[in-house]
Amino acid sequence: MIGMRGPTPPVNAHRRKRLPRAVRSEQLLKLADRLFAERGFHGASMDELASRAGVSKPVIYDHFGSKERLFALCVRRTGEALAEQVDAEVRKETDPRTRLRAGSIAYFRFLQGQLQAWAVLFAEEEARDARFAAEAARIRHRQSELMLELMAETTGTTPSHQGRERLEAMTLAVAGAYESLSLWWREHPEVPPEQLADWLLDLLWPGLEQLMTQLASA
Amino acid sequence: MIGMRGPTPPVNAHRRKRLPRAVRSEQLLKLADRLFAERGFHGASMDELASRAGVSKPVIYDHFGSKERLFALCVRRTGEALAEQVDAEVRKETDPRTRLRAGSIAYFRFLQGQLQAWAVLFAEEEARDARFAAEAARIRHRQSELMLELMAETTGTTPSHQGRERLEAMTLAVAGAYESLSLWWREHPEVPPEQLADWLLDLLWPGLEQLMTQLASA
Amino acid sequence: MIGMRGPTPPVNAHRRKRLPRAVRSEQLLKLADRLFAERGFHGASMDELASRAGVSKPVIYDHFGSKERLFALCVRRTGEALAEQVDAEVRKETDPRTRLRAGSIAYFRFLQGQLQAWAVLFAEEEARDARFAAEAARIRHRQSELMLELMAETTGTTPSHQGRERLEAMTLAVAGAYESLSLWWREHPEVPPEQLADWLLDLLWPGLEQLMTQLASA
Amino acid sequence: MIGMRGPTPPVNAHRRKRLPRAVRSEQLLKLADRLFAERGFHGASMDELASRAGVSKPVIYDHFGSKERLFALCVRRTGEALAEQVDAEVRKETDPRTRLRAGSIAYFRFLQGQLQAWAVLFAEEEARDARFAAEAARIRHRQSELMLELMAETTGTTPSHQGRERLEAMTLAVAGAYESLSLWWREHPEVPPEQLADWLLDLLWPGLEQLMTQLASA
DNA sequence: GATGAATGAGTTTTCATTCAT
DNA sequence: GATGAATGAAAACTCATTCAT
Repeated sequence: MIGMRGPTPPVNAHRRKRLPRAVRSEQLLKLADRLFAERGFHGASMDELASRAGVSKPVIYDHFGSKERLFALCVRRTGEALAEQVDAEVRKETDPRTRLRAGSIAYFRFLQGQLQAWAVLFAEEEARDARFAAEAARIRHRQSELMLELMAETTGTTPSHQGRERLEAMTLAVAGAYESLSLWWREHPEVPPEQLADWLLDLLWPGLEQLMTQLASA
Repeated sequence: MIGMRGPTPPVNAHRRKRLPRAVRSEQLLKLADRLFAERGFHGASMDELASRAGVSKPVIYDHFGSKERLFALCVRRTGEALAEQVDAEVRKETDPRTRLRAGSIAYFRFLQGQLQAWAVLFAEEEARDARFAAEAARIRHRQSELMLELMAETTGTTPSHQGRERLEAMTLAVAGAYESLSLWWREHPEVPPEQLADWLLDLLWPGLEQLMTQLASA
Repeated sequence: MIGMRGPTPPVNAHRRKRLPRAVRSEQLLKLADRLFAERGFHGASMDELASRAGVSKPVIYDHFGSKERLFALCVRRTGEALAEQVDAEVRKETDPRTRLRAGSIAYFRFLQGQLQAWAVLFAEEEARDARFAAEAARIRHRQSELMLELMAETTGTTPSHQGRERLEAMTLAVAGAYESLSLWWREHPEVPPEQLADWLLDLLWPGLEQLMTQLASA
Repeated sequence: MIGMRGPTPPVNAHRRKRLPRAVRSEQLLKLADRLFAERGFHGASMDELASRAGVSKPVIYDHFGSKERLFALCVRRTGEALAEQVDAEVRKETDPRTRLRAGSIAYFRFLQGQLQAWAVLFAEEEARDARFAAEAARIRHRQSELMLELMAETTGTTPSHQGRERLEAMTLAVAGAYESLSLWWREHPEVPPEQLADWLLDLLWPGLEQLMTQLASA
């Protein structure tokens, strides 16, 4: 008789809302996005998420299994949304420089619209936890690959093995420049996305163009 | 067999030296640097630091007051060492491009020599905790300022207010490119610092040079 | 990919049969037997049982009321099946020693055929939870009573009160020997039931026979 | 600043007792013995142990690492104490039957003196958790080995391989008889240890003696 | 000047059980 | 007659931090 966990009849039965699973999932993901953005992975607690969502913790665990998986999901979702948006805009153009510009604008517009998620991605929070590393790297690499692809399309060549290594390094460096500029942007929100894009293009395009030429002829 | 952390008979009890305060501080800071680098801020525990140092925790608290302050100290120290080294090398040159190259090489050499500390600075770990943000930003800004200074010296002009804003943004973007490339480097340690420096110069110099010209004439 | 227990579209939704209550009960009991045997009382979860049975948890609660009652039912059923089988074989014989031998063989054969249930009965798992004690004792006592009965039949006498106490203790001891040997058997499954029976008879019969004589004459 | 764990100055500073590590360990072990005996492994909570001991949980974790290890320690300690006591008494005698009797009495006396611990060993509680299996088996096997040893000494022979297998099985069966009788004893505490020992000897000795003869001559 | 012993407050996670549909 | 959604309670374990010696 000892140690039985008792029935514990629900107390606030009056305000319990029953949402369809998918809807609840979506709601939780959005709230989690925001919470992680605010507090970082370690600072965020499942308790707080539950209370913000107005549900009990088991609901969350039923949906996502663990804090870590929830976090990974948030990050991946955001990363993918970003990539899609950038990709879509890029595909609309043909001229290399114009494409990069379009992509850049899309990038900053996305951040603008998703302030919270943005933080999750690569803000100053502990977003770069070991567990997050994989996802963060995914995103950066995705951007990097997108650029590589564009370059290949543009130059119509595939770089040599050696050139490939350099190219990878450079595109990652470029991705880093974008991230870092994003952080600066947070404190200068009055600057429009187009401005940021143009600045970066002026900074990076000369070098990139030359790089493409070099590698194409190599 | 019974105790978890053992009856704690300090292993080197026989040779436990009563170190002068400054020496002990230095020893602790070095160990902390390493520990944070290995485990990240959250992963590192004061218990482990104490045991690695062979002292009891109160000693650490006596020296640094709190984990957070200890962490901040570590980060700041490393950042300053980096800046100093870069600065020193830069000052040896006069030609702008050569200066940037010298600074870049110094930067990567520093990282190479301080693998651990490097991680503390901006690696994939949770180094970017909210609490760390300030320090991380400090470092980036310091780099950025160094660049601004160089540019000013080089062009012999002070940019307009507007130009100043853009310049700041750009130098931060550049700093981001360096950081990001550093992460890539971790997986390609065979690439020599000079190579990295040259790659980055090829990528960034054209844009930077143009930028300087523009702003100088503005 | 999102949900932990999936959107729970019952896999065999197409063929979910509305089973008559008794059939469903039986099905659930069998699955529960197996589950408890595999995981022990604490390790088994109602969730898993429900999912193995392809029904929702309320169905189970409707049938059995609580985990505890379900467990008790499982144990009792197995215990009764065992007793019946042993009893049946014993009744086929007349000579005391032969009867014991027949019962013993039946006992081990039952275990052999019900590996899972056996574990539920008195294996090394947590089967002996406080809540289980009653049932476990029931089984042991049932065996013990069976033996007492046999002895009475055999000697044709009813022992004195004092003798009765001793007899009870002894038959329980014997039951313990059987259980313990069963555990050993798990690691030596190649030994046939008859062998086990003979070994035990050689060990116990001399003492038992003498005991019967003593008590009969007392 | 968010998420700091704050100092939390001790509240009941007035009644905090500081015990030397070894003393605290011993105290905790004793309380744990009792608690596990009362509630079983699953039923016992570290919280309750802590509150019974008048310390906070971290103290316990500092000493034993985990609930499981604490449990294992309790069980092993008790098992070893039992074995020692039995062994000591046995060694005082030379005649085989007398030795067994002496050991049996020691066995029941130990149980009598350690009611709590006894339950931990093999009572009806969930003592036979998978995690406990190893320890329980250890104890039973230790008893079994002790018997084997005695028999070898007595008969002056080493049984054949085949005989060895049978012997092992039989000694385990005997151990089971002891355990089971112990449980019965709980409800008949008025019966003296000597009585129990004599009953068991009458039951088992004839078979055991014969077994020894057989195996010795084999 | 340093230590061993201790603590309060949280954290993630799991489960039996039940309501609303 | 059955289900999906939800819950309250608690359990094990960790950590930065500090007092008493």
